[in-house]
Amino acid sequence: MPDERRDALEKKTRYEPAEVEARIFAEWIEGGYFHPEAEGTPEQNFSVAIPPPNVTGALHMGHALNGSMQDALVRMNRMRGRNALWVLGTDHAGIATQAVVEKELRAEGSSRQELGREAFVERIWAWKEEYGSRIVEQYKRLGASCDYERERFTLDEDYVRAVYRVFKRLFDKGYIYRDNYMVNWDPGSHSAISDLEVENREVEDTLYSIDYPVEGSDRVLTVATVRPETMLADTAVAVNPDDERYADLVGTHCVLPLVGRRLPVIADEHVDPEFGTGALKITPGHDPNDFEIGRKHGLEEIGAIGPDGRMTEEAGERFAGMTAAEAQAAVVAALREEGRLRAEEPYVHSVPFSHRSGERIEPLISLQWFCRMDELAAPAIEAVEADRVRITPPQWKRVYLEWMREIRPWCVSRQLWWGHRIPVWYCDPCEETIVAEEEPEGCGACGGELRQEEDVLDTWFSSAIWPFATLGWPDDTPELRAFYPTSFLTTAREILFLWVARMIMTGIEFAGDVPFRDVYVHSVIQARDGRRMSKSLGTGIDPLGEIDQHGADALRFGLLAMSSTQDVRYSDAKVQQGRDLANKLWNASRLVLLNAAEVEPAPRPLHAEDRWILSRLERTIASVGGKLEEYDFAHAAAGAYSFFWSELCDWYLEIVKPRLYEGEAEVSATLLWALERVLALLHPIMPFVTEEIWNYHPSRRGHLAVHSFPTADESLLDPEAEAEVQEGIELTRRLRAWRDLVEAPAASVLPARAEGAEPREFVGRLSRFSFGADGGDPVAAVGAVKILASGEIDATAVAARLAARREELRSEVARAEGKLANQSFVARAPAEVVEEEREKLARYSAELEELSE
RNA sequence: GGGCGCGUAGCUCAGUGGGAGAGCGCUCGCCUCACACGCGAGAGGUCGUUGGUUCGAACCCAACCGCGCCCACCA
Repeated sequence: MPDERRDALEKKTRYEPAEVEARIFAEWIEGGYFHPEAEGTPEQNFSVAIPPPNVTGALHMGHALNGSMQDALVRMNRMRGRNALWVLGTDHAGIATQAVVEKELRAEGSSRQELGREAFVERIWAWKEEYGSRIVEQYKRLGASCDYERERFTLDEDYVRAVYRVFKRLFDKGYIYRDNYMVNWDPGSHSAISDLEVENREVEDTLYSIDYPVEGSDRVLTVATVRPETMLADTAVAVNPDDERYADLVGTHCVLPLVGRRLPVIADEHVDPEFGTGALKITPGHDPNDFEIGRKHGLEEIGAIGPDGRMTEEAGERFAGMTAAEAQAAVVAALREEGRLRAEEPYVHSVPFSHRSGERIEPLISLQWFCRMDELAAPAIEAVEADRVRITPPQWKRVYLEWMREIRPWCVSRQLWWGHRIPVWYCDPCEETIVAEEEPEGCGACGGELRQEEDVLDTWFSSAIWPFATLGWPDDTPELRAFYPTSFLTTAREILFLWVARMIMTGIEFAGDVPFRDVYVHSVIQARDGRRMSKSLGTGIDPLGEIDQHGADALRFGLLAMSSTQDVRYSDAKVQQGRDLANKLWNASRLVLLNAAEVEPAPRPLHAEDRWILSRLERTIASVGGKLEEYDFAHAAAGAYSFFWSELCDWYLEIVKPRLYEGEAEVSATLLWALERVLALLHPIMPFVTEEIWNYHPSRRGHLAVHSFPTADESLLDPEAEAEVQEGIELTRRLRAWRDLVEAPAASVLPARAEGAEPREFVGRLSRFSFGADGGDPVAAVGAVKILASGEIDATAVAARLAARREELRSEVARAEGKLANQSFVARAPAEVVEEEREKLARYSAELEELSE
């Protein structure tokens, strides 16, 4: 090592991530390691399509966790010599992005309406050019080894072509159709949204009971509703067909209060006779249930509430123009005045809200584009049933299958301007509808001028084709041939249906195969107090802040270590553990690199402890690699940590220090070799610090990012050495505990004598006992070691210590005796378990006897 | 209303049939020539409750009590 580098290494006693991360990342990019050639087959290669973050997004903890997992696997596979591609890109995120730019416009006193569609869309593009790469830069901070040269965007020209191809094909197959149907209207985004974008929340409303007089009778039907304003659109009253109370009324009519409309009384099973009075007002225009009933019975559909959330002309002159809330108050007041209001009571129920805008959903009927899903779902169900797509953890397989089997048509049109404008053209004169991948010249039927559909597609329509559209589909590209199907996908469970299921469906339908072999549904990292991490709650923790403070490696390690199959609270302690580990790696490496002789790194064991550490290392390599392969990141991280810290640093380095300082060739070679393997093993989890240390390693020929990932060498496993050294470690521990308990001065070396075989050399050194002492009276025994009297130790403390140990032993002996006295245990437990118990009893009894002298 | 999951040391979490673990925090002792983001030694737990199965249960079964999530058109 050149002197100036040696000096730098010597001086730097603390690893400073901020000083190295940007430089290392630039080197990786410079090396082109993240940009594989499109060669080989998907089976030979390893590829991942990143869940595309919103262009408006900033890296949050979910991205950081997801990214850490993907990067760990991508890096491991790259190091294994596979062509590893991690496709990166962003999603145009229709509603979210449009909302951001509309907000800007509002601040300027303008609006998208004022700008007009074309200028507005241009404005969003300008916004995207300026801010859209933010999150990509943030992924770099994390160390994500994505292919930044193949970055994609869901509104790229080629991507749009893929989306249009898919739409056209689905239309030609008859899956896509246009219909007047009940949709979830989001007054916030002024658009329909799909069922999956609706979240139900418990809300306390008032349940109003209203009397509807029966025509030509003095009877009334009392109906209950939380939304009295919708009565203005009532077109029937329904009762259960088996409800004897009302059997005679079925077929007659009620008169709708305030409006005067005649409402037929109909019978339908959907009505629960137990609820309220058993009579249900039917509003096909504003309630999904009533809509179904209405279609079944051929009822009139009245729209009393418009898309703007205000009452329409249909609501009657008295209420038209009011907001729904105003209308509710007015209707209640009018009913009260007319004496129709029977009761008002508080009522808690679940109410749909828009996941996007947070506003209460207004169910209403409108003309939308839908996609029928059952035909697409069938092979996607089969693929998961047959494990051609494996879902981990396995309980999510069932959740997926159950949802898929109940799948309903998907409302794919959105009343937005930002997105894929639906590739449908209308000819007004001849009422022709043309679906095409490219804008037609004119109407084929009459030659008239065409008008393109105003609506855009649901953002998820384009994300559904992400894994193959990013690789160049519909063209037959080298990327598609080399990397599709992708290897795996990590995802949050909340988008299992919204996204994952749809990718499987479109992948099979259009790309001819499932989009990925494995889906790993990761846990959710909650805020420190157990609430959801959310921007609106202010509970989010910024991963970039954590990186600034502790380094990317620390955050990555921490996130992987805290992840598990169940949801967990964010743990600062785990991130600090990662930071401490990075620092420990740095310092242990300094010890080895600065003191090792100039030798070729290789396993060159001379003693049992060398064979011990080599064996432990190989076991760790096998276990950590295996855990990563099965997506058990938490145990991979913990396993690597404990091997490195406890076994390698706390024991082996301490044991071999004298040999290392002497410049012994064998231990130098062994240490350098072990260090190389440890660095490579940890690189997928902590890429920066390991790469930085690698700069100083004599084996270095290129970057660690493309160094080979270690494979366990079974010839180095040595159970005997493991057992022997383990025994020495135990003895050292007991001796240290003994001296602590008798409060022997820390620096003192105490005299002792070993009975029988001399303990391994390190035992005395690390516990500060000298076994060479002759003469002197034994004052205590620790295993086969007799501790001799000396001025350093206090006799009463020794006596107390002995008494305490005897107490421990008595309880152990009693436990073992009790167990062995149990006839059933001896008779029915497996022989080796019983034998083990006998051995323990013998061991403890012997020690107790020794101490009782 | 259905489904899934969780209740283990002060905190955050591992452990899923044979003597309770980790990290952090806490106590005591150490600036020991890699690291005080460190080293050594400790204290701390009737494994939510109650029954059951078993020679043996934190672990399997049942019920109950708490908590969380997903799905669902009872007004």
